[in-house]
Amino acid sequence: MGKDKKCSPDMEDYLETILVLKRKNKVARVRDISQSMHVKPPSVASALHTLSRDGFVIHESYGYVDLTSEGEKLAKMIQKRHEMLNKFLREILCINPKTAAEDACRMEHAISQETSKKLTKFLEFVQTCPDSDRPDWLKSFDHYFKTGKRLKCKIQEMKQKGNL
Amino acid sequence: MGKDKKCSPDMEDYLETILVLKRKNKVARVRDISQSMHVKPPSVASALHTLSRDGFVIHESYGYVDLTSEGEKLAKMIQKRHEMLNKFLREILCINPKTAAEDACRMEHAISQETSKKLTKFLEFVQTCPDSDRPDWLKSFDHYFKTGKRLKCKIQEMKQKGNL
DNA sequence: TAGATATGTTAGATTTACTTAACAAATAAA
DNA sequence: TTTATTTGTTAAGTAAATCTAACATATCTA
Repeated sequence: MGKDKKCSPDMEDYLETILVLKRKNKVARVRDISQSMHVKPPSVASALHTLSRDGFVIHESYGYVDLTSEGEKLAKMIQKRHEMLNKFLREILCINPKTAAEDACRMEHAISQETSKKLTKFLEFVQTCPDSDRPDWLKSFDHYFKTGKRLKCKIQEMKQKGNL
Repeated sequence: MGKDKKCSPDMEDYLETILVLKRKNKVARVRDISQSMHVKPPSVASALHTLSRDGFVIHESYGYVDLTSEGEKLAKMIQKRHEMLNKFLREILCINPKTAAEDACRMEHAISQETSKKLTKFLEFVQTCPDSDRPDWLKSFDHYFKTGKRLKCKIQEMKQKGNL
């Protein structure tokens, strides 16, 4: 029972950023964190103090920033949620990419594990749909959203005709 | 162009609570707000000061709390989102009610207007589904979530058999 | 109507996250 | 290898949102 440590949404954002920077640049530095998060370097310093105190990052003065295993675990979870929500918003709901990115960024701190898992599976369910890129029922929703009107689906038609 | 005023998530929660209390009790009082939000009365006083200053509530010392039209507009929007998200989580994703309520409470401050509208329509689309309480594709997802396996849907079967 | 109880307010402190300004260390360039 | 530039830190202050303690007002009840 690895009593998963927690931190504030703000600190979660720092962890996620550090993870992303490490992936992109091999290392994470204060200045890069500062720039990607649009905060000033002292804010980063302060956050790193907190995160270090709470066992999420390792940071020696003037050195690179690294994640502890706890920190990495949390960061990866947040990052996965971020990706998943982004996909859900763009690919299922067809939200415009900019808005989807912004929403995902906030939603990632708002949802429970249970909801996260369900949405992940839902996305997987849609994406592994065999009959086409976008399943018929989603196309049907697209039409409903645009026109407010329901298309009768094939099955219903056939039920009416007595073929099923 | 009524340049919709905004406020922080915390203040949004106060507005929503005031709206709900007014509906339930006809009036909203500091003590009731305090109790439903699980904060102490001085926190409410402080919040009311801010909300009053920013034109969202009207509050005379020792009197009832009321919403301005701006405040009511915002409160109603938040409340609708809350309800919608709650329904979405419970009825589409089958999240357990307690978790759904908690998630909705946080998500209502995280989503854009665009996402809110899309989700609302999506819910409406599912709920006005004519063929059953829960459309076939959602039942199919339920099965996928439980077993990890896809059921072939009727249409596919027929396509294979050459009936469509 | 006077005292007791419930409700509301103010003052002051704490926490979190941010800022600017001043300084320190590290790196790059002359 | 000195100087200049970039990067990082510390100090001090601001703004939300919360709390406790002390006080004020309102309402209920004897």
